[in-house]
Amino acid sequence: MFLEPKPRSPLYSKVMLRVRFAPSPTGFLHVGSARTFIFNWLYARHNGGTVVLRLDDTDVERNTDASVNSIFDGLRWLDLGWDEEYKQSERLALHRQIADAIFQKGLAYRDFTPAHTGDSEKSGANQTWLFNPGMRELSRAESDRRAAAGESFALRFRVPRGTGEQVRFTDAVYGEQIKSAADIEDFALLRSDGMPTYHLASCADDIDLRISHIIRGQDHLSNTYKHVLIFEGAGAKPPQFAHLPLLVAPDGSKLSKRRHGPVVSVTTYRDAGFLPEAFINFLCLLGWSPKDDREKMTRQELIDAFSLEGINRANAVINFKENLKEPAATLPATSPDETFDSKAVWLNAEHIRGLSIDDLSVRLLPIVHGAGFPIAPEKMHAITPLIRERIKLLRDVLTAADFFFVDDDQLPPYDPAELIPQKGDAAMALKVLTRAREVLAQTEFKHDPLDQALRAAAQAMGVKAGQMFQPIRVAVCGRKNAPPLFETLQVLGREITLARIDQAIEKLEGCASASPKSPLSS
RNA sequence: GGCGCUAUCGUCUAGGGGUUAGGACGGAAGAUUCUCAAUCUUCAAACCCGGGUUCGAUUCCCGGUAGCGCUACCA
Repeated sequence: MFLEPKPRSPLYSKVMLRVRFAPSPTGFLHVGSARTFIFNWLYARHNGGTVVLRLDDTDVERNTDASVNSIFDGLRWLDLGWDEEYKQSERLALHRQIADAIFQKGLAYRDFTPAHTGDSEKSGANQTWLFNPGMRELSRAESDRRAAAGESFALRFRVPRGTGEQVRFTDAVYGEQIKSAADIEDFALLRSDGMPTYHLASCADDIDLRISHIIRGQDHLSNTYKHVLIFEGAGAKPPQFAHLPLLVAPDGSKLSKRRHGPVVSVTTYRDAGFLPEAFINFLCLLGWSPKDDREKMTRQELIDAFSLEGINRANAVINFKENLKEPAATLPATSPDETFDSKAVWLNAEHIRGLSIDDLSVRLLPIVHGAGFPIAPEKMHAITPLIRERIKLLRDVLTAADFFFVDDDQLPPYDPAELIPQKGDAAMALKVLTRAREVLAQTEFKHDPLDQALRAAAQAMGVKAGQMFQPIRVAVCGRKNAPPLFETLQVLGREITLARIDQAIEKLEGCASASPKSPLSS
């Protein structure tokens, strides 16, 4: 409809398109990683490919189970699924095998220089570092002798040093990329404890898993030259690369749990009441565009529209407010809409409005139950249409429909002055409520009869309809801003309505005796 | 420091040698309504700077600036 269907040649379907999402379990699943996963997933689904999930857990020092759980929690919530799953730590033999193959070809060498502590970035990073002196030139015999003697070493890639030597690849997003080999250092393949580095493990697995397209964050763009070297060194054809612009904080800095707090964690969005489809929709619009003016898109529309050509090259700001830094645990309690990017919230509201009553009420129920209100599904179903256009996040149900959940006498306290209608006074409020009580005692609790009876009563008393409705609204809802009155009364039922009007009348009488002056008595 | 990537309203973006530079969120004002919300209308708001190419650059090229990334036996 919006885009021409993608032509599929018979040949095309034979191409094994395989993408991978390879998070390292060293922190929580953050929004940037989620977006990378989503883009990979969309690309695969658009083209009929396979999605591989691979835990890049070679950094034993920093891996945590909590992180693994966070990643799976977040991915499961997204509800997109994946086709194959691997753990990098279980594939060490493969990594070493490929490292050895590269070494045997003479494309890597042992570096016996003791590991230097990475902390001293000052001294080292200011100079152009290419390789540790002496190690590159070590003869194979000498190298073997020292290794056999038990000397520990790192294995380094022997980056070509011929003049004019270049490494190149074509990025699907950033285009032709060329770098002089003279600017690439002899990076490590194996650490001195024999463990593979990220570069080696990642490429070895990509080769073995036959990954055809690597779609990942732009922070890897410069690393890609090394990866091309590894692929070629291992005798494999490098896959197609596509680097994604980074998601950054409002101040332009990279997203960090420490600096920006829970707003960067995917589960925060889940807990705040985002719909996964809305969250996905939002993330897709950061750094990618369907090139038409669509904003709200369903999962299927995203699949149909997605292409690497639509990806932007500049970093995208995720415009959250940096107001909630410390307490991750208390966030849902405070959870102001204003914490999140306004477009994310708006999109969520759009998606909520697009849900059927059945669907929305089923999603709302656990939240209401979780807050300690044992509401029956049928009742939730009746309440849902009254709040569907009034909530932006699912959790808003707790504030938007609170008066439906509590018992008749458990309404949160409100100021009796709220009961006084526009251009009226306490006496009018009292009069109106008293009359309303009589009318409501004998009117059928359905929208139309309630509407007619209350309007008629207002007219008979010579007050405006609004002056009659407002006191009733405050009496039953406990506040001025609430869903439409008649629908609300219908769901609440006669018993609770009358009880709450009685309570309101009591409040008013209490006030009247306290302040005897009532200027308007008519 | 070295190498690289990027630059359109506050934010996400469309566009592209000649346009009133389009849309969306957010903001402001108004309409509607029993309040709120939703909806509708209107308004404010942008091509980083300097050169060049050109009849004409926001668009192409170069430089500057700024931001970001990489520069680890982290990923």
